[in-house]
Amino acid sequence: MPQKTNLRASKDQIYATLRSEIILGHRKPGERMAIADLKARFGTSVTPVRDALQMLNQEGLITIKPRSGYFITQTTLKALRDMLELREILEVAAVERAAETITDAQLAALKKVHAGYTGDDDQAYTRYTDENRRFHYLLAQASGNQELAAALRGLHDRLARFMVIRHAGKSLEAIHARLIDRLQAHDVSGARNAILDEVMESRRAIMDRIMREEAAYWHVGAGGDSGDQK
Amino acid sequence: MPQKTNLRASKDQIYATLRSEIILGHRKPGERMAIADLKARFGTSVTPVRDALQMLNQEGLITIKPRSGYFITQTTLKALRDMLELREILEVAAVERAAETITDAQLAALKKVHAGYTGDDDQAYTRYTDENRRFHYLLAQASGNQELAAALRGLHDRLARFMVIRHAGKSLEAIHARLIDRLQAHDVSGARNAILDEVMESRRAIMDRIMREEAAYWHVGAGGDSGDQK
DNA sequence: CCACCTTTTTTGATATATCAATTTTTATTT
DNA sequence: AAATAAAAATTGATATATCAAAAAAGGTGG
Repeated sequence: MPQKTNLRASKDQIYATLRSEIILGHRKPGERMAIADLKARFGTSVTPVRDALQMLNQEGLITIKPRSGYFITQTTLKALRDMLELREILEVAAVERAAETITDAQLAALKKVHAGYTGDDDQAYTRYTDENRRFHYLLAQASGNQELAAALRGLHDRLARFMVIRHAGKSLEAIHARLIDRLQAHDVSGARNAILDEVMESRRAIMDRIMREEAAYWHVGAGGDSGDQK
Repeated sequence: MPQKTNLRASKDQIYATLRSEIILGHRKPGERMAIADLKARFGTSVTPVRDALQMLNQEGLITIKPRSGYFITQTTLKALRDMLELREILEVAAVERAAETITDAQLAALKKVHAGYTGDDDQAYTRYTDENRRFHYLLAQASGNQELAAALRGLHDRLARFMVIRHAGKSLEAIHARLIDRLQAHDVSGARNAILDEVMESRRAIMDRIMREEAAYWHVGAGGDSGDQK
């Protein structure tokens, strides 16, 4: 993810730090992000902190209760379902396009990231999810559509918290290999099937985790359309 | 678009006002949005103004040159192409889902907006595009996927500037009628074809306008992937 | 006349101070 | 003891002041 090298500005630093903390799951949903704490921690004034929080809010990672506080967004099961469905739509569209137009250079980049994959060991887990994100980002880029790629990137950022593919490592690795193979052959429907398998697999992994590890956080009853969470 | 009734806060007012000005094309791409001017105009201090501009930036309507200025985003032809393609992807996905699950109440809402459509007269033009947006927003809602609806809404906001359907009014009206009919019949592929026709039609209208009226603004040469415009 | 450097001006970013809403606590009443 | 109302404390939103970068203007040497 090539940021524009503007990480000198304090608000960008705060933004990047908090974002990765949320994405990596170091903070629980619903947790308060107090301006006072953050400005002390980063040694700045309120302005850059508010700017950063506002950005995270637009990304859906933070929810603002006006004049009351900033909180890590609490995702509902319905929202998670919607995100996964949208992911499938976008990912399929991206791969279909990529299969037609992908260049050797783009393929090489994908292979390079894929080669970096390690096994199931617990330590490499963070790096693993990170490389998975990079893989999918390259894939989206290969679609040739920047808007599509940007939308997918945002979605992955919001899903990352739930993407615990610790135990799905091996099977994902195989699917990725197959996907690369089908892309190289410019086989649209083959590539489409591969990405569908991957999406299904990772959906299963996410649901698995939700159901066992964090059942307490999830509200199942009633809640259907409750409008925008903005 | 049901906002959460938080329009008491000044930053929300500024945001909403500027947003509609940009969307309705009252400001030219590349034009500067000076904080000093805006704070004078709205009678506030810099803070709410910066907040509003930051939001518009995240939506892609405004581009920030750090420590230099805020400007109305200058869209490239490539970006426009990408947005239109993404629109097709999302709109088709939304309609396919809506065709299966749409309720009588949702259909009634669509019909109501559709009935409000007037002819080609020049005055009703603003209201027309507005109702078109509302129509598509309801459609996206009917998909049952809030994430999908939100993504489509954002895309429409960025496309609205170019959606001059002044002369396409009649044909769009007919397509909308057909679409409603197919949705009511829960005919997925029929609804799909209808929305594809509409997307194609509006794409034609947009390109038409670009080519004749505003050719001067558009840079055609070279510019392919120039990375994120953030 | 043009290129390059210096100075001035403009403009956004950040820091600090004040204000207003919200939440929590505490006292009072039934 | 529970419910309610008033008071205090917490917290974000906004206003004002200061700082630093970037753009523009002006001057100097080629």
